[in-house]
Amino acid sequence: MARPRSFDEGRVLELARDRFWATGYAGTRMDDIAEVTGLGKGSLYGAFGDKSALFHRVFDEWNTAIVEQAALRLTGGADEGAFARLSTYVRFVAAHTAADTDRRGCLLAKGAAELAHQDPVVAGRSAQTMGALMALLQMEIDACQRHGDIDDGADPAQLAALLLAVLRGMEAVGKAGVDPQTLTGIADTALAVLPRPTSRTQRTS
Amino acid sequence: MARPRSFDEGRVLELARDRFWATGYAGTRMDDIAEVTGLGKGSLYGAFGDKSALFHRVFDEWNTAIVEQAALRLTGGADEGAFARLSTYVRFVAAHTAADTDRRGCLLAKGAAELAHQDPVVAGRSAQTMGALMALLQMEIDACQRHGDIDDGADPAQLAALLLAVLRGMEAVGKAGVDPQTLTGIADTALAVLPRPTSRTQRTS
DNA sequence: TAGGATCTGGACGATCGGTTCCAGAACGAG
DNA sequence: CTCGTTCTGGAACCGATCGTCCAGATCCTA
Repeated sequence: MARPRSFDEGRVLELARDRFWATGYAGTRMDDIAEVTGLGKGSLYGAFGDKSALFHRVFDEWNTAIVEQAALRLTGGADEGAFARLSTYVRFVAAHTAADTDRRGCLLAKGAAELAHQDPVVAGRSAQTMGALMALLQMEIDACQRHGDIDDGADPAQLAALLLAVLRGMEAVGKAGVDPQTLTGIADTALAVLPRPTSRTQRTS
Repeated sequence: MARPRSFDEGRVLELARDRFWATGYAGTRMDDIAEVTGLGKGSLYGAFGDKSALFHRVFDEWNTAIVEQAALRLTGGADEGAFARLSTYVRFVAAHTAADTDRRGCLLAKGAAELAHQDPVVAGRSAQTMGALMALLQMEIDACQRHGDIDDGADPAQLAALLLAVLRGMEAVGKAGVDPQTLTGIADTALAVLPRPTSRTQRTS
């Protein structure tokens, strides 16, 4: 029973995200966001609160999206497809990173790098995301082991942690200017060095 | 023939580095640096130029130190010790990252994350550092292969890129809040999955 | 259609932060 | 000792930036 919002909140968050993504938290002005979204400051502050709250909102959505993306690509299939799903996911992240030609990198890494030291909310959220990603990777590695695509003797948690480090590492070296070909090579090499079962212990499932 | 500097330039750079390291480029004020170093603004600007120049100087020294550190620990020994040197180095980086309890992370990653997208100097310098690190790792892997500690069939460049990604990835997940134990586990796992030569092809050197 | 409630957009105030500037201090050369 | 030069510390300048405020606009309800 009053005047309704004239803008789409989700769309505004996307535009704000792109801005934070490109220039970081401290490097982005609220005026920039107002300009980019076409909103006045009144609407902006009325809808989202201050700069910090807006960033937290954007950062939270980004984290959710990353985990959802991983969950969508990794879980829910039969054990037979586990290794293929894992490979596809790792290569997908590599390709995605390699395609980031202007080196904005990932807002998760960028936000954590800039703020984790000072902002407990950002620190906690990024830790939560890392945990979720590691759990997803571990589930998939478990499935690979059940199907005999990865050596039973290996610790799934350790391999998951290693893969997560590789994924985030590709992001880091990509931002630092390593060429795209090397990035996809890293993904392939990581998959290639995963311990395969020796033939005598391999399960036929 | 005039009044000499009353401060040690190297020491001032260290203090400035610590400040940039803790709060990033945009998040650090020149007033902070003046306070931390005890210098007046006049001395600061007179000696180092503006904020950007000061950061570039600090960033450059950091990059040099990282590569020197790696070179010191990796090169210059006999092939027999290559694998041990490599292991020690990887574990050293892990331990170093794990010990960073307040999650400042690495200034290389932090600077690149914040500025590589906008500052060509930072982008170029970090790319150069990545290249140098990769070359060092590759040399060491070559040595391992010559001595029969790593499978001849593997591409040294690919393995070096993978290891670099793991090293930088540990840095990233460490900053995001992964616990120290996991970090050292990642290092050990990475070393464990490196392809060892099969017994029939192993060289006795 | 009238009225109240919310939204809008931009002007405004207050503060912050990078840089300049300068008066005095400190020092080497002659 | 004197002079010229460079260094020092901090006051001051000025543009940038966060967040507020408000007059007018818009819409829902009755």
